[in-house]
Amino acid sequence: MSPDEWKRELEATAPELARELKTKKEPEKGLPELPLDGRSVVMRFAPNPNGPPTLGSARGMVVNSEYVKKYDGKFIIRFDDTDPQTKRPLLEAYQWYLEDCEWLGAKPHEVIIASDRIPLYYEFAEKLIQKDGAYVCFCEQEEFKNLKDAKRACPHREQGVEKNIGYWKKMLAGDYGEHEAVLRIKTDITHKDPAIRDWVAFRIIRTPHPRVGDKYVVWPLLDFESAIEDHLCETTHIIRGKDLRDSEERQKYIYRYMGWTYPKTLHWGRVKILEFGKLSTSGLKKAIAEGVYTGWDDPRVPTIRAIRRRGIQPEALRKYMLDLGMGETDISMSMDGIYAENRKLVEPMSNRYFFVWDPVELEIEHAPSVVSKPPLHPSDSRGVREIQVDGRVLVCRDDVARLEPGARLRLKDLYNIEVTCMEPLRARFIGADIDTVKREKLRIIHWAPVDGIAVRVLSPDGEFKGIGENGIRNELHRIVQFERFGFVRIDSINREVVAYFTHD
RNA sequence: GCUCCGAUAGUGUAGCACGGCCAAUCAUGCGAGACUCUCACUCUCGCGACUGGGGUUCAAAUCCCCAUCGGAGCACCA
Repeated sequence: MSPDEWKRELEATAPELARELKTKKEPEKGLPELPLDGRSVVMRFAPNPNGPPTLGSARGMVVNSEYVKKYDGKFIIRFDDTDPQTKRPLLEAYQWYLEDCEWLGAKPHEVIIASDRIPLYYEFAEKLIQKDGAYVCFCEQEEFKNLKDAKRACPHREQGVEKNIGYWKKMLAGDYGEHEAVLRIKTDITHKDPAIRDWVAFRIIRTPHPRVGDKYVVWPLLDFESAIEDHLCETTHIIRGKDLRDSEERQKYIYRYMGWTYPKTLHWGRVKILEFGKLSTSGLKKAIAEGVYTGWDDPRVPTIRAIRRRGIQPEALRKYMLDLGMGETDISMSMDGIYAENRKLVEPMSNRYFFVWDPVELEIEHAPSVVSKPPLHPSDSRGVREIQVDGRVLVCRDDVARLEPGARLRLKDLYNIEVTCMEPLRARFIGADIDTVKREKLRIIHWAPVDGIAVRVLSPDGEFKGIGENGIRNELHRIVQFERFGFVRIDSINREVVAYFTHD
């Protein structure tokens, strides 16, 4: 039977089903629904504050907080700062995370700092030992790995609850050095996935913690701390990178010992940003220390602080992050998408100005003394700029390169000229009417007054130096468009204007 | 080596749980044009994808198997 015949057959026997065939399934908008179990939604974003939030962090902030908004739940930011050594927290970063969250419209309802709650973790560790769900292990790393790979238990695994309690107390008392003892969670030493077998919950670190100093020498690892916190906070849904997929399986052993219910989990893939390549937090830290970048908000760096300084609007970033969805595939995203969103937001609000980079002076013979009055915005009538011109202006070297003697062109919003000499650059005035421009299809270039203000634009691709019109002085901290150049955010105005490039 | 996962246009995404509405959605990108005293914005038109091979079925992007490619974990990092 052909599909057509099949349809006719269905039409005859069950017309209501045939109708259903014709109605289009409407596509779901926005984030996919979360599986709910009647409890009110609690989600958390759990960064390690060992550097400022990056574009990658933005995804965690936006998506978690968006879900919480959607279900009217609770959003927690939790600082997983339990490693004073390898991933040492940066004291300022705690505040940076909070600032960037707020800026992104992802203000948390609660802030939890793991390093404040170490004694709490100790309590649960002891409970687990009592339940024979954890043991103190004295094996060397190599030694344990070999046993684990062979699915064999180490000698400490069955030493008994009493001994474990004793050893644990000694650990806490500081009786052991680093690497001498760890607390392991008893899972299944023959588990088919080697990543699950008797993992470490606590280790000894003598390096002082930036926040709490040398108060503790026994520090939990992520899986332990996270497992306990997610239960205490009544987290209902966890979104984590797929690199942490095994965490769920590991942590579930604790949940089983304690009789708790594990939150629902979702995973997403890695995000690579084309324009920034592979810049790790530690790599950036090093480059900044070496002076390659000026700081964590250098326009060449993929931190939220940096793109914020460049004038990216939080709504643009939010929308883009939401559009990325919840896929488990690795993503290589391009800043183009963010720029496109941003351009729509910024275009209507940005005043226009002339900025001439790499300027060349142009003298115009027989030019009248005039005041040019270009509009502040091309379509939205909000007034004009006023620029006095007396026969001399600055133009871009790029534009000059395309000229030759005899070339006729329009100086935008000023008048028409004909080039008479290239070096030095001279032209003669040939009128001011715009009709000539349209009729002859003259090239239109922008210009700047010779007494304009010095402008330096910092962009991901380097620096542009030139002269801009003086009206730019009124735009501190605002986003403007430099015509035929792009959008910039005016960062500071002193002897010169410093602008951060947003996008073109 | 052992364990997982994923694959739709250049990029991102919808569709896949329940096979026909899909010669496959939307956005961005790219190309052509209109508008414009900016290379911005807006508008019109166009380009461009179901990784491959088998199987099940009247019917497969959707279900099954194999292959390929990509990613992750097996840390006293997060």
